[in-house]
Amino acid sequence: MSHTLGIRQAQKQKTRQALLDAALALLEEQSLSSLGLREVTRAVGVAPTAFYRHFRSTADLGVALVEEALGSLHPMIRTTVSTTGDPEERVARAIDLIARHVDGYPAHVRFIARERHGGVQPVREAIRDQLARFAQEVKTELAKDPVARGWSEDDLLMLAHLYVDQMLSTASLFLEALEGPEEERADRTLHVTQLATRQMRLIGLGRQHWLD
Amino acid sequence: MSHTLGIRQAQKQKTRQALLDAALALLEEQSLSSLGLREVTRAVGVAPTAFYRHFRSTADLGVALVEEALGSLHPMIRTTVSTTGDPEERVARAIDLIARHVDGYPAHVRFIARERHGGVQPVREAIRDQLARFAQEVKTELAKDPVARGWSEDDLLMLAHLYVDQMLSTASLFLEALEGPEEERADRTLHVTQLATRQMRLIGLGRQHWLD
DNA sequence: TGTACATCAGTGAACGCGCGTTCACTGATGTAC
DNA sequence: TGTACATCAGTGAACGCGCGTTCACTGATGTAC
Repeated sequence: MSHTLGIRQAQKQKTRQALLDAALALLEEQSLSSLGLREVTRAVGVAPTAFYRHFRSTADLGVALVEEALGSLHPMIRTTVSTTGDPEERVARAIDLIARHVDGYPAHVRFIARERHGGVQPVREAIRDQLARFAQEVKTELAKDPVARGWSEDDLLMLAHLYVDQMLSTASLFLEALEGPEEERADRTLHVTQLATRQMRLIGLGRQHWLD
Repeated sequence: MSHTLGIRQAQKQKTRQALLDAALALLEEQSLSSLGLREVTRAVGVAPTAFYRHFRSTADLGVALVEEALGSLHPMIRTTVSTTGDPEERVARAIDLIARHVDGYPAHVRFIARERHGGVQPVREAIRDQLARFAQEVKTELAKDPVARGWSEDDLLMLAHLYVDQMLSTASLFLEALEGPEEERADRTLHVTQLATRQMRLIGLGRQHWLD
């Protein structure tokens, strides 16, 4: 089924991935709008001109990073907002998933948080589109829950957006908790977990009483 | 009481303000981490070296912009989360205030949204500190409400942070609604108002049932 | 009020440097027969 | 399997340009007497 790529294609993919990886690493300490093409190629060890074989500009590379950071996350959404288990358990599961994801892909999370409102329009749009897809998927999951009986489509989407924003905000807090001295890292992470848990719980309460 | 500044001081202040204004305008289409000192001075019409008479770097200017954008907003907080009126009226008042603020100071709002997670550490910290102050002030207002009886300090602060994040998120949506073609601008603004109103209402419901 | 000196916001030349982009190229890989 | 030609990812030199920062300066404003 999966036919092997030619040597040439495989090597090209490898260089492309190296450029993406290097860019992501460089973006930990700056914004995309100040990322230089030569910085990236220097980090990879190729000539500046090689960049153009893969991307038209750093903005173009940014859009590819958005796909890399968020594209593979859609399947995870179902698990996060899944219907199984009691409410308290579901909140805990969602926040644990977020914490693990931030731990596993901190640079991707930082990139999304940073560029969501960043200075590069095509990248902002790509992120907005992906988040809108997430909201739609969350909405679909929410609609399955018995609690959603009697809810309008608009209200479901409204709540879905609230959840998506809350997840991103929580991810960003976990990221901050990872930075700084290692000693109190566990404390900071626990603190974020507790804060996020209670916020999710409160939103859940609002949800339960929406139609009162 | 307010003694008049000398001519020299007054002129210096004027140039400083011109630099801040020019920077803010330039930041509509890029991030602070890519803003050049020469860009700013060129826009103002002074020599590049004049910049150093006012700021040590563009990061330093960014911190000053945070103060300008958020420093004067603290008194407004009380009105936004004020206790007077029924819940529905309070939600409407808060959202109207946000909409008016975004309309009056779009560039400031964009700057804060963009640099909150941006690539310049001192600016991120300045914004984080200001938002933490907002949260404390909101908490103080929330504590005055009868609904807050029996709430722990932690829970009050948790809700305060949720409100602050929600306000910022709403401001950012209003900003997006202002961009693009004028024709459907009113539609987009109305849509944001409705979305934000229902999200605030849902959070308010969660708040009412927190101690159930 | 007038004078002599101090202060300091803004100037302008100069510097070395890294940037994005162009271009013709090379040589390994792919393809047709 | 071998040969002849096409493709194309990556090269390296070259370009003009704007950058941040330094320095000694100027001249209006401020101050002391």
